[in-house]
Amino acid sequence: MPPRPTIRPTNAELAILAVLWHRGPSTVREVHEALRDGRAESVGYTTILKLLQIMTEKKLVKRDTRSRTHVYAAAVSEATTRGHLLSDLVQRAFGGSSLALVLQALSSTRATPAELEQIRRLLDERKGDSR
Amino acid sequence: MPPRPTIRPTNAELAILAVLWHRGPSTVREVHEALRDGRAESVGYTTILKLLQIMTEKKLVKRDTRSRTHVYAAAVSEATTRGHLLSDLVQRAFGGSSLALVLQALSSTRATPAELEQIRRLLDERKGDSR
DNA sequence: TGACATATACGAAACGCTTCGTATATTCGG
DNA sequence: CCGAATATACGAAGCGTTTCGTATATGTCA
Repeated sequence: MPPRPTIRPTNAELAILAVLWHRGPSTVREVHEALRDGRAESVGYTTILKLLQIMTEKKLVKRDTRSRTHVYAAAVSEATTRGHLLSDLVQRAFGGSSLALVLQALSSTRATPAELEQIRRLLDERKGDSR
Repeated sequence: MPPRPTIRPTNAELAILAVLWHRGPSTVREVHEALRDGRAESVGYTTILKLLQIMTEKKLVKRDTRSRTHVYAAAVSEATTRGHLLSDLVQRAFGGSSLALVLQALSSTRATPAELEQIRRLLDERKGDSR
């Protein structure tokens, strides 16, 4: 089967996916309330519903319709989604060079020593794999 | 003076900026031809013109109208633009954690040993700065 | 000079995203 | 059983992006 075209959720979709990743399968109401918490301005209930319906068509989420109140679950993982968004940005703005992106991210970020150490550890792991 | 709102060029705008960053100040025709090279499908001349006009309004480019044939130059640097796009993505998809982005980029990328070494060097430089 | 090439300006269509109002169906409390 | 509450479905407006057609001005050359 052909691999799915690049997963590139829009802004609103990402916000919803974040909720689903964090909470697990949720109803429209639950997503709506989760998004309302914190934000002063939030969108209407039917907006979330509509978005989830569209996301179902796009296969970004799966819908369980067994009960009247449908339950939605993320159909794409956080890691692969982040990977797709990242490689998309690499293509669009970094001339295809992931290295350039990493360097830019490192140089414009305020990382704590602990974080830098964590990166260093990852680097060590990858030291040997040529693949 | 208040800092400009986040610079977040669209796709087409980025392609044009890439040309201006690479070529330096250019006419519409030059940008158009630069974009045509390589790509099988390309857009019309007036499309580029229109985009450059819009980009002028947005202050993404500066326009020199002294001669009849206007000359456009990037008004935003490649580095700061990349920085803005990056921090935007960090906010939208990585919960605000640049570290998470870097880790993801490192783990899903095929970096050569030389590249890994380059990253390591940058890490060393940043080792000491508490700022 | 007159016709042609080349410039910019501008309006508007097409598309995707986001938002919401409204219609309709179902459940539940009394 | 009936009305209020709660669900989903759906159409459509508003906005930004991208695309182009067409109008108009200007320069060029035979």
